[in-house]
Amino acid sequence: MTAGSVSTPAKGRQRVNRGSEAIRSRLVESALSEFAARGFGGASTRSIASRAQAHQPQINYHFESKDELWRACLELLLAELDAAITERTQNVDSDDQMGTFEAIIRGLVTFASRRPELNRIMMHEGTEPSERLSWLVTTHLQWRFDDLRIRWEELTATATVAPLRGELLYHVLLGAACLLYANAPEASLLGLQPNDDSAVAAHADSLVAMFLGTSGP
Amino acid sequence: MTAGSVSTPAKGRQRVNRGSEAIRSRLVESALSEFAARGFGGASTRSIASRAQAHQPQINYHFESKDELWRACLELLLAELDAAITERTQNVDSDDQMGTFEAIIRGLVTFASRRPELNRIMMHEGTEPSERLSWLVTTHLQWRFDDLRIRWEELTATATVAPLRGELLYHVLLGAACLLYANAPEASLLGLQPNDDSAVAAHADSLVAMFLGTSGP
DNA sequence: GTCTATAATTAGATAGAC
DNA sequence: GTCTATCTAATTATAGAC
Repeated sequence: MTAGSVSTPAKGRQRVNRGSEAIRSRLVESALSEFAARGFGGASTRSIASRAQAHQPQINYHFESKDELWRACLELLLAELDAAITERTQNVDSDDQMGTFEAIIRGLVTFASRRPELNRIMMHEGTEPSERLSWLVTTHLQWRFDDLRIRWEELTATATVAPLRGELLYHVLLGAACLLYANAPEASLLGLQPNDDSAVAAHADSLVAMFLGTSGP
Repeated sequence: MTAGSVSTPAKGRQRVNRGSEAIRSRLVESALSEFAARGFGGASTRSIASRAQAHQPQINYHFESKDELWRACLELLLAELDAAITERTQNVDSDDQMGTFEAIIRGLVTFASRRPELNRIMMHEGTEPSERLSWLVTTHLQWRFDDLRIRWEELTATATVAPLRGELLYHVLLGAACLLYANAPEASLLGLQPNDDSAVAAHADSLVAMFLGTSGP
């Protein structure tokens, strides 16, 4: 445990106290790892709590339910994804649509490699309708899908890129960029080292070439 | 245990009797659907049996365990995949490496679209090491991975195709070809109709163009 | 806020009548 | 082969002492 987290009561006015945030953060980090590995139904709150060095009822104290804990995981991961993308696009002239799209592709690959949990969870959840999936799509995914599609269609109209419909771009790109890392345990058994730095860079280069047609330098 | 081992002995010589095969087949079909939707840990044998109009203990009678039922599902699905690919490659001159690879891509997309369960199960299982995953990789996946990689590297040496390392081909192609269908429930919520015939054909055309560089006819 | 105990439900697997 | 009943273990959530 971190300093001062144990038994002092909350005295914050608008904020929960620091101890609360520390345990909440540990629980979220542990939970996203378990949800990513086993899916929502396969993950157990006991195992999540144990990995966070906490007791199982603390999950229901700090979060309303297993469902709410899952939502907290996704909001953290999506915020990290946005940060990773923005970090790359902000260095590109926003009028440069091609350069911006290239930055997005490179950001996606890099993020998928070092934080595979987001894509793992999305692949688990996408296989069956559920309240969780509806919440995820309407709250967080739909606008990202629309944004990427519009960027792609604008690019298609003004430059020579891969011949791919706007509706297909999202899943084709995400699948090509993320499956290797989402299924890294499988890739390892196949003899690969998917997170090797030079392999990640080569992967991103290939996708930039295949989607944006920049095969030569 | 194998067939006929439990109480009443099988009277078939080389084959189990017909009734057995009918219920086994219903259980496998039901199980692969549940494993695909919820993952191994999320699927329940009661629900699988109920969908097959059977009782839960019949799973342990006809299969050794939930694990063995899962293996039976994967052997069925992989046999169907092989049939779908062979159906397309057998009409191509086997010396035509480019044409053969194109047939493989089209076969993968078509199969992923009409039988998404195989890719769903593989995406679920690939996120965490397990005995199931090790069995799947060593028994069924490794040789497919090697075969595809060798075909790709031969193609790379003799023709102009996408600039993509052999180690990356498998996951990049499968991700680009299968994620849309594996995550069809998510795609539907995003407003897509991934299994629309013309969309599947356009998807396959795009992948052929992006990987094999056949953008013009 | 933490932690023990436990409630209420569900899991996979088995025993034994038929 | 089928089906009821049941065993053992694991699940999420809650109650209440501290």
